[in-house]
Amino acid sequence: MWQGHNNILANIKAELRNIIIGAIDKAKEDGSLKIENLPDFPVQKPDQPEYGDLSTSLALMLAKEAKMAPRKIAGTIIDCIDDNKLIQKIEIAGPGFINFFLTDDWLHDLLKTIHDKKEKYGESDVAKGQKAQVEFVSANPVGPLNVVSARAASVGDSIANLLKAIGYEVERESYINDAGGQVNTFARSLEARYRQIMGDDVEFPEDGYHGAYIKELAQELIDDFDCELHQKSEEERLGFFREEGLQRMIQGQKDDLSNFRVVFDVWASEKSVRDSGKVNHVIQYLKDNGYTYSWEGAVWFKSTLFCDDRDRPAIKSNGDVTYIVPDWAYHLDKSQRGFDKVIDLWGPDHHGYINRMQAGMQALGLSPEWLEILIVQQVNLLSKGQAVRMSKRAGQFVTLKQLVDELTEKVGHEFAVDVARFFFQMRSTSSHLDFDMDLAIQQAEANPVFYIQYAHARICSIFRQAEEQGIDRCNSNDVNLGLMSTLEERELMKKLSEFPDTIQDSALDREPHRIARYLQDLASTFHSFYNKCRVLDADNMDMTKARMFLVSCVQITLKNGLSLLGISAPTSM
RNA sequence: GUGCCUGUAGCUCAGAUGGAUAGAGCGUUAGACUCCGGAUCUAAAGGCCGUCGGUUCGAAUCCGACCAGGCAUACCA
Repeated sequence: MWQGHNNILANIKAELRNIIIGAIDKAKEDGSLKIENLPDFPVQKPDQPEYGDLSTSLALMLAKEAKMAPRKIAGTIIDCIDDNKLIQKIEIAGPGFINFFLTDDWLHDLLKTIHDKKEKYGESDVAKGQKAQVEFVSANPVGPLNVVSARAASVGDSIANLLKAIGYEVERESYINDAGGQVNTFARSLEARYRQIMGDDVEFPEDGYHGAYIKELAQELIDDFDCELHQKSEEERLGFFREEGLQRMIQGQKDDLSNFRVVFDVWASEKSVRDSGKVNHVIQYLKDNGYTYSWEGAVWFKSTLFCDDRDRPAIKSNGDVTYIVPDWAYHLDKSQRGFDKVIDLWGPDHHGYINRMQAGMQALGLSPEWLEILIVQQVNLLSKGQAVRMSKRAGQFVTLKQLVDELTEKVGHEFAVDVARFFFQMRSTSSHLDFDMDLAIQQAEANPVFYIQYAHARICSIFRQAEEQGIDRCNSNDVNLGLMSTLEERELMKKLSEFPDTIQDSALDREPHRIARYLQDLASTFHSFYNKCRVLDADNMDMTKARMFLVSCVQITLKNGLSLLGISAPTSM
């Protein structure tokens, strides 16, 4: 089974399921229930505490086959359940739900487990021994990273964290599109700005990159390489701008990302893929296997043989390969590096390329499941309520750096990154996102991340107070957890128990926003508890110790969850 | 035209495998602790879950057809 031994909730569900199956068998034997086979039935947390700790709709599912009323089936099942230490009380409710009220032992086991596991609480070994790679923020290096990349960076980094938490060995990689026509356009744009700064009356190329950053970069290069630039021919200079300019843009992207707490293990380069001969190898392989044909001066790949709705050009009529070919070569290289699973995060504008990518992978002999391509949905740029078409060419965009800088002015650098990352990770990756810089800054202080962080800081504060009063933290042997029986205390413990499942679901579905959601829930449950139950009470040291134990488990879980999202857990705010 | 994403409270969004009275934040209204941090808590108001069919004991969830918004759409990357 995939439940780790530290997933108490999963264990308790499995145990309850076995008890129910045992009861069904017994009912079948004595003839009180007539069914052939047992369907896969849910054992889940009901949405109201008064419906118990766990619940099943099994009786409803069996009604048809057993030809009995669901409530009657429920009664039959309950009659066949032997006394056991797990269950305190069972009720039949509504149309035939069986609601289980459990004794609190499992909640106490849970707290001890959290306390033991500390920063490992929530992790599992579902994917133990497997290697995964996450490729994200694969942007053109001809401009600074924008807010679209900021979203991708947040999401990709967290997906990598989540995969690691379920046992994968994970590598983060970014692919630089430092080859192809755009790179020449970039160089020509720099050259034009260079000459303009030098006083030449040259026109800026219409298809060039109009953003102000090109002008700044040209000036920077003039400052650093003035004399050398003069001596070069125009052709030499273009080559220089291409090399040096790209290097600086790429370095800028790396700096922006590391400021955003996103660090890649590998930066792969399209140019080196092209230079390596792997591209020719791929073309040759496709030709040799009869996957290509010539038509109208171009070489076409028969992607319709696989999963595409039309064939795709692989070599243009001018002799250059289309951009997909180095991408195939690049992914073939990934497979040779021994990854069991490769996940690519793409923007929605590349959606149409998924099929031809996968078709190529299949032609190259890779299984369709090996490469998983996720679309991180679009970010619509808004300015003063009006949609702005983002365009690198036109210089119309908001950069990652701008976002972090402006948030830093408002809330400081540490919180700026927290606010931005949470902002992007609150929503599912499939939802379209309207981004308004002014609004984002204005609402920075209202960001829900502070609600979560406040819960953590509050707990830290309790422990500071305790220390001042000379109350020690204690281990599980000296504490009577059974003292905690109020609704708020039990709800808080139950919420803590959901963390491992949340990580697993979130990781397997590649949806980090569920962690964000969970943390808001947990913080909310904690704040309610805090307002109802006083932790430090000099007149009741046993209760104080029990609640301190609980609260430290909340602290651990909050911190682990925030860390998955790349967000800090401040001890004070 | 075709493919994909989206449509849930005034706004921004959650609702895995179908389950009980569809949730949260913001906003609105009314309240709370002379005591652990008020960046908190409690409560109220607010809904044809885009529309119409289908499957099911049961549908926001699955299927089909529509409607609306967005993105992509054969040799840019």
